[in-house]
Amino acid sequence: MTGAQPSSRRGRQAEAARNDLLLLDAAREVFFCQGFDAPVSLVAQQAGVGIGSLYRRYATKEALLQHLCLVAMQQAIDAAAAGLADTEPWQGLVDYIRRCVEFGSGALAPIAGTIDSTPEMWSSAREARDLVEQLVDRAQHAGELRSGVTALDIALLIERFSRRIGLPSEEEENNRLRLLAIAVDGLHAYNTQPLPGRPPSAHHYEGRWVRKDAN
Amino acid sequence: MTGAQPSSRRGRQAEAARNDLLLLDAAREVFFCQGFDAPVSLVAQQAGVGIGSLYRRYATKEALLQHLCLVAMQQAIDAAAAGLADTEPWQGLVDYIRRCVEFGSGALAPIAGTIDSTPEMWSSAREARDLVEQLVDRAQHAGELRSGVTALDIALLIERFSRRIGLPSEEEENNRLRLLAIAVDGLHAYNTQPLPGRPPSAHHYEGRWVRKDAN
DNA sequence: TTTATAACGGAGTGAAACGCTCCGCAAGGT
DNA sequence: ACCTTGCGGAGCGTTTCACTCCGTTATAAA
Repeated sequence: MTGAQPSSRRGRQAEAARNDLLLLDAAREVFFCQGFDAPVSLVAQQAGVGIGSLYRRYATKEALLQHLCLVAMQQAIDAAAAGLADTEPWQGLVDYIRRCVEFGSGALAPIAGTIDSTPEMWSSAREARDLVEQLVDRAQHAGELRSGVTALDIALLIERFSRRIGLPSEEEENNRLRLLAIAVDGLHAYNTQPLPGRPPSAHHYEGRWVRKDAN
Repeated sequence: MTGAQPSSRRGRQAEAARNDLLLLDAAREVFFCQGFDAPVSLVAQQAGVGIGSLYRRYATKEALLQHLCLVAMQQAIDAAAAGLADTEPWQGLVDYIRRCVEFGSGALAPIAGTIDSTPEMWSSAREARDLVEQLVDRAQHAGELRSGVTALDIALLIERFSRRIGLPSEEEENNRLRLLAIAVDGLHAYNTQPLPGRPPSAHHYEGRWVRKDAN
């Protein structure tokens, strides 16, 4: 082998690196739209890659899903950090929400309970949660976030709007963001009536991620 | 056979009638929570009924799903009629939305395209659409519904909030209705900023229901 | 040019899931 | 006692799917 060329490799190795990204994109699209029980072969097909190549990178379907979760959590962390970097508390929160919904960070909630959570997943989740709590507290103290809204409310909202309903299309995306805008307006502090029901329970929320095997 | 006893039959026939309801309830719960590709055997189990009995009533899984759609549409029609019966335009609309979300009338949107639509389904859909349009127009003219919101916006909102995310539980229901309340507040006319994007296209919305066979 | 290596694609395999049928049985009704 | 009717669920045939295995191909070293 020639000397290491860290970020731009050539030949077969370059193809491998490209395939890695193609695979991840394809997995996101397939699993987000079709549900986690879509066949692995569809992911390979969508990526324009043989199944063999997929399985060389991810030993099992579960490993692929775990990696997908991890990446989505990283994206959520980045979005939250970007939101905090904004000096406008409300704008920062709204941008965080919109970004998460756009790349579907909450779309893998239905996977919860069907795969093992790796330690990296738990620590990423904690990191994301802390950042979002800061985001929410800041908007709350600025008097711009409706009183009573918690970080978990935001998380659940993102989950609901991450769900793709049909095949991905420009129309579908338009409708999703339109409804999201409506819901976000309902989050602003100028809505003075108190929220109904109890705030979501953290215990219940996290509990979904412990594996439930059918047996 | 003895003389007809239309609504209260006895013996074996009574059991049959009871099973019919059990089956329908079970089908709703199973398919709404697990997706339409849940096994039929689960529905029978949930209903506490043998598979044989299920298949005596519904010749195929598709027939069961069609019937499920029809019943859900009827419920939506009833809810819309009830909303129109309310003399308060805004309250009537909100109650319609809440009722639909509560029984999950929009939860079978993902079935669209996987089963044939019967003529009864089309006519029920039209009837429901007309009623909802009245509901929306009335609230719009009363100056209580946010300007730009269409009947299709409402339909898509209901779809989004009909989706069950985990197993059905009191906590899950609490969270769903809490978020719905937020979104509904975003629909009120005191939100003066214009809605982003285009209004949803009726053509795209209905097009989802024509069968797409994979072959 | 030849040889070694590394990544490729996809046919094939074994197992499991699922839609649906069929039949033995029990509970009315007469 | 004797039909009739609806019941439950074991089992059948098919399909689907995760994963393996191997022949092929592109690159790098000799």
